[in-house]
Amino acid sequence: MESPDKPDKVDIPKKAIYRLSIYFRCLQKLIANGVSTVSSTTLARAAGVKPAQLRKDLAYFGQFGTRGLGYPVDVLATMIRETLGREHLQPVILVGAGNLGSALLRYHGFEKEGFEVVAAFDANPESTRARGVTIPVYPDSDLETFVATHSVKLAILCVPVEFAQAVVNRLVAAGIQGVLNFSPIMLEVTPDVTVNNVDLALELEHLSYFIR
Amino acid sequence: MESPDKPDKVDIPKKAIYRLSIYFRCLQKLIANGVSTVSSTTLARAAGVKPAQLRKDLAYFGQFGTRGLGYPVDVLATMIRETLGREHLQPVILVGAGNLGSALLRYHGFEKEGFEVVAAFDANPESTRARGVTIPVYPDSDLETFVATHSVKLAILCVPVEFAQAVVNRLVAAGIQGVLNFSPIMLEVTPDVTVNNVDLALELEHLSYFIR
DNA sequence: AAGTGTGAAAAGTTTCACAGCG
DNA sequence: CGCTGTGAAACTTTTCACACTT
Repeated sequence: MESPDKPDKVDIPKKAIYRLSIYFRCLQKLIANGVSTVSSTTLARAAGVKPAQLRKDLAYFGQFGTRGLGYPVDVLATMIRETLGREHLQPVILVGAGNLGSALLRYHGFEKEGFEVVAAFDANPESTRARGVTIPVYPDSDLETFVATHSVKLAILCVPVEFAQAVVNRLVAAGIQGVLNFSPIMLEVTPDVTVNNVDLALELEHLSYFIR
Repeated sequence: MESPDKPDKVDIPKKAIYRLSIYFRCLQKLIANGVSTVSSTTLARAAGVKPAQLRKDLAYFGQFGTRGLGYPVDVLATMIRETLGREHLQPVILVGAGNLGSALLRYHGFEKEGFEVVAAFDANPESTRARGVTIPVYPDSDLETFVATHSVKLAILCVPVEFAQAVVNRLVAAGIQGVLNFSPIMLEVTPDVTVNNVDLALELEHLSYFIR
């Protein structure tokens, strides 16, 4: 179960990585407000976590704070940006421009956070062209060539569940390293590829348990 | 940190509840295929978990299996449906029909899984009416009355981040008990309300860390 | 023989509490 | 004195391994 090839950034809890993104957002807000120093207590409250957890999370990556004072906002923001690999604009492709896929294409929430959805692919590209989608939609046979020539590493997968595994296999073969999967299925990929599942119906169902 | 008012279904890991939904999907597929019995090994593989975990998860709710044989598919499906409170169609409202909100309204993925999006609310209902949305969109001032008269308990929240906390306060006051929140903010709610965050940009950012 | 149910061990994560620095 | 950095404790969740049932 080891990955001897990957010089693993080990020992860092996966959940801490998620929280890093949250901290980053809070820091951007602080920067916008001209705040230059922040204590773990303040930043933790903004992020919705406990101060000790914030300090521990940051400590995984080095020492950034000044005792008695707090953290310099800019240093922390830079550290997180570098850690998350967000120094440069990341190109992303979207595969499957059906209901949800084309919905996400019209929604430009990814762009706002520094990701560029550079192209979409669909078995039937014409069907979406009409409906107000401005990002180019190509036939899905062009996928491999595009990924290779544009060295895209991230893909958003919105194809119907029955095609999801087949499509992800093609994506992985083409060189995609991270997949944001909206299909309700556990995709099987090689260990060097990361899959993140977003299952909207499942989230609702989960809520359903907690209401009485 | 206790909630003495809530006769808590305690001791059951939250993550186990998520997995219950996954198991349920797999069971539905088995039912469709006419399979009547399934072993923990088989079902676990379909769900992408380890057999021992599946057995432990099911054991939180009772004993359903027959040793040497496996689990009866129908009994298990019924148990999960009841546990998740999915015996009846759940009405859901969507608040904030902007880019993402109207995208989700056109996407009918929730309906397929047994949730009915009965209405949407927006500060500017007309703007969405045009764009192929069939679910009725009302002015957001009608929210309280609608929730009360239709006894809706679940809401999907897609308003811009700066309004999210204010809107969720209104929702909670109106009687909403579960919120699927798409705004990148940690909402503060009373402990009897459950909030589930879906943060699409954060998921992409998280992937970004794992690609080299 | 096949496969569940489960206590106990292991692994992973969060919280505490306090020493130590500025 | 205030606030970070961190080892150790507490807690949660997963995995193991095997007794037990059909």
